[in-house]
Amino acid sequence: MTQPVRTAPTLAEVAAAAGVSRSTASRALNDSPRISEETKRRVRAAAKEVNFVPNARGRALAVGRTEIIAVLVTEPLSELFSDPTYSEFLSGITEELSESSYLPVILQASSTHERNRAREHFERRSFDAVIDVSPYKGSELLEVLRELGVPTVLCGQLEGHPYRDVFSTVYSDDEEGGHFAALAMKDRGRKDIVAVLGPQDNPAVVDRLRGYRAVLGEDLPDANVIYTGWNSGDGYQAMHQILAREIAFDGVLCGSDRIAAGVITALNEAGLSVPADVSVVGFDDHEIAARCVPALTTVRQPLREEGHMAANIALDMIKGAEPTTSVMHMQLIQRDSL
Amino acid sequence: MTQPVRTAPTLAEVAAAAGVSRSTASRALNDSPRISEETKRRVRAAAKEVNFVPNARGRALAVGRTEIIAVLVTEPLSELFSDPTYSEFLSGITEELSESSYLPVILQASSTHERNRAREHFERRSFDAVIDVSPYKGSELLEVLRELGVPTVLCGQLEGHPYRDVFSTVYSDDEEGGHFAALAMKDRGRKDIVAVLGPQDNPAVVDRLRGYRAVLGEDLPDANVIYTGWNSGDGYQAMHQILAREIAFDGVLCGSDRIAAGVITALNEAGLSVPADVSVVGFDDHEIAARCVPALTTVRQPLREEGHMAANIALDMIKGAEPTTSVMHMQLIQRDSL
DNA sequence: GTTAACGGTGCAACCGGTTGTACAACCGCG
DNA sequence: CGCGGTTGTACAACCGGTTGCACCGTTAAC
Repeated sequence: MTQPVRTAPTLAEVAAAAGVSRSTASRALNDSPRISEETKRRVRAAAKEVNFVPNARGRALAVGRTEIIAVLVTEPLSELFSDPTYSEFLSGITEELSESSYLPVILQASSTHERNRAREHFERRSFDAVIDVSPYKGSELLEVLRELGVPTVLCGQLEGHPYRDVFSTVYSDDEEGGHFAALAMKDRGRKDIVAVLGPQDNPAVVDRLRGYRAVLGEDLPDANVIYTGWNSGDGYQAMHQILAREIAFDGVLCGSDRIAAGVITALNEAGLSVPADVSVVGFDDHEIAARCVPALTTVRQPLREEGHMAANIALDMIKGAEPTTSVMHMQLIQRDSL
Repeated sequence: MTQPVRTAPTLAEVAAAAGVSRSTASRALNDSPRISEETKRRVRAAAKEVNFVPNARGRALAVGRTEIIAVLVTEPLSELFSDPTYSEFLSGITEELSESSYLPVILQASSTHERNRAREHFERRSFDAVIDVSPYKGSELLEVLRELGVPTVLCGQLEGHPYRDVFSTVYSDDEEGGHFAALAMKDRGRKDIVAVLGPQDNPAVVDRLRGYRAVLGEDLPDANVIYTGWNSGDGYQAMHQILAREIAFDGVLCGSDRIAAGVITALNEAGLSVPADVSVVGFDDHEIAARCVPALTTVRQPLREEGHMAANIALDMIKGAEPTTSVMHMQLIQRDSL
């Protein structure tokens, strides 16, 4: 025989054990000022006695909150987590929520089927708030969320979207990051710069390039800008292409630290020394940056903090706060590759 | 002004609009046989009219289910998802649950703090079932789940644990996998085998080795068994150690496809040809296996199917099914490295 | 023509909490 | 002694659904 399932004690049992009414028991456990210390003690003792834990379902219905926050992601799981950028951001969210009683739920929305499921859950009011990790313009889900009035936080700058006064936004200032990287090159006296960036249609890439350009102008000619993927293999390959062109350059701005790692490998193979012959600056400040040889100078994006911020804004909005926009600041991490 | 938040329509409104009672409306929408077709039509029309979607909180309380299943993981998120083994298994779970109305929630339990949070959620009955992705003996959380009587599925063989008649178990038959790999070597006429496995304390590793041994006996001497990590770098390094010993061998059994990839690289660098000089067999059948040169013969572990199975068992247990144990079968994938 | 059977519907209770409000007991004060 | 004010508690309604059971009007059987 399997062990008989003890049915969980309810508030009524606690109240009976303490010799008070349900309402008094509830107030005592929630530390209401209207209850005397003596009664609170009795009720708490009774609760401990029968091992009472308030049932999530009953509570959710009564207070009108599920205490669950959905984290909406567009990428398939595997991509999402193989990209350390996301995984750190998500950790930030989880970390912050674990300080509260809220539970984060990862909600995928890459296929139509998944989006429909997500929509259903929104309509059922399964979540108190939504954090959209990679919002894009024209997303039908955002439209649904707006109509339903679900507190929503967008992570990433969505230029000129129609939700500015309904949703909150959190993003890192990529243009500023570009500034920092480019200024570092300039200060070092580098004049012929190459940029190996991520995908051309990525908004962060566009903003970073704008930052580079604002500082470097013609020291970073159009022809020297290469768009590729985010991985070291992409950086390696891109660098080989550059080298094959036999143009003169003394600095490489990279779209990610992994790209930079590939770039450095390619440069070394070509007999060029970093930083003596060529300066390299990465982006993100992931683990890999410090482990590169030479250790990589890079731009740190406060991803974990961004996650904290997104979570906190969501919690505030649940409490009724107005939507806000907050910009996280980049920081140059000086190491040896410059 | 932000758009006023429409408060969601309730069942009462639908009932009023259709001119029936709440109970009739509820039954009509749940397609109860006790309601006439005509009434069902009217109620459905009314529901569509006011855009009614049953509220998750109310429903949860009434039916005694949250329709949420927790996926308990011990590893930190980043590790979890960088390991393709896990991410495919998780996809299997998600995929299967998305066919139902259940929502999977990833619940981390690596730190003490996280375990306490998890425990709290269990006690509040936030979840209808739990799928433990990497159960270990003596886990206090398993003890809590047993006491609470929460339907639980363990993924992985937990030898002689005390929960056999309370929890369900799903696992792949690693010993059988070892058999298959070893038999392939034997059939090919290989007699001096080396094994490069994962960590020595990993139960899967132990079982696979037992499978190898049962077939190969002294053709796989103790001295030829190397325990290492799961990555290609580990395989590469281990193979170098073997080569340095200058022992004779004509086959390498690998604990993962990534290990195998590293092994092949090392062999090639040493001037040995695969499969002409040395046969190599991997494990897992990940993407990388087919892309190896030569394409890797490997043992396929049905991870996605295992996820499906775990999810289905969880759903069955919620409906009251008895705990079961189910074993997934391995399969040899013949390619060119043997 | 009475009655049993049955299909269809509504009343009311219930799930397990929270909370507005009424009320009782007690205090000090005039 | 009667009054208003405070303090502590209980009653009952509520959150938004589901469900046991009673009841109604038919129809069919005797």
